[in-house]
Amino acid sequence: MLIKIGELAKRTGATVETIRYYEKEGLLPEPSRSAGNYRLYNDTHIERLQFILHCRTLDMTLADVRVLLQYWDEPDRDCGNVDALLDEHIEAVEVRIEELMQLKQHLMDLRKKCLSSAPAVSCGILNALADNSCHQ
Amino acid sequence: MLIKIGELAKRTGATVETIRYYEKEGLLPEPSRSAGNYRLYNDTHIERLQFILHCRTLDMTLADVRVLLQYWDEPDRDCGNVDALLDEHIEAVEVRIEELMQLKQHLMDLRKKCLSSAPAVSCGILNALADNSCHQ
DNA sequence: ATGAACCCTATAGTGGCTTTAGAGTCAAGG
DNA sequence: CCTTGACTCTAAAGCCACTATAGGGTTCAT
Repeated sequence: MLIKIGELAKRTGATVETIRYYEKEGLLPEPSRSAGNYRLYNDTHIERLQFILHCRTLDMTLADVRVLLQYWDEPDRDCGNVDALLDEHIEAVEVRIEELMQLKQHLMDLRKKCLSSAPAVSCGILNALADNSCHQ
Repeated sequence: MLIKIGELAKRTGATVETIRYYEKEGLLPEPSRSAGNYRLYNDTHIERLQFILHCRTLDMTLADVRVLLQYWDEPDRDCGNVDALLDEHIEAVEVRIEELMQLKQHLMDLRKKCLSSAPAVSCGILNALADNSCHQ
């Protein structure tokens, strides 16, 4: 059951360009080719691409994915580092959420300073942004 | 009170390279130069850079900052769009927080599947990532 | 034979910097 | 006066993870 790149894209939700990009980056192995030089993918390609995309929906970098794919390729290795990679990633996400929540609060405080249209010179938002005492 | 780029960097927390980048992008006006061709900044540069950096800590894009700087430069304009820009930005931050919280939950669910070292082939994390039924 | 839908490669562009290479400036110490 | 080291300069390339563009080839139905 060999499929062309468009079909692979449709089944996995990736774009054709992204699939070719992953191949160029060595994340996906080069598939066989048809007589007309079209890429022909089999089930292992589909699974591997799905694995990559799943990692990407979890916001992992391609470097992270590369590490995980090593385990995929060498199933006898001890998977201890997989835990560690995930732990680090969870912590990074937590930190980012914390940052964004503070950010949102700052933005909402700022937003309150301008309740109606006014010349920019007297706009509370612009003045607050300019005020270096409230910076940081 | 003219200062060189390194001093400006120290006072604002930006890097020297970022300052030169903002100048190239037209966010900071070209400063005067010393006899030895060093950039010499005055107080208006310091304030303007602080404004930009403050916007950046609020995760605004440079395009957003450019819009806000127009109001800075033309203080007589009605500031109604400043409100709108901020509202949009707050919503974008909210959406991102929501996404990241779901992401964190997914990652924590995944993390639970691997409690101890094991060969990768039987690692619950890797298997879960490979499982397309749990994808999306 | 023609057109539409698909596929190919190679290259450049995105944002917001960061890094590198190679050179010039300036003040202090020997 | 010379050297050293810290600082500065420009121009260009690199980073990430794609996305877009240009210019062409393949396949299949009509």
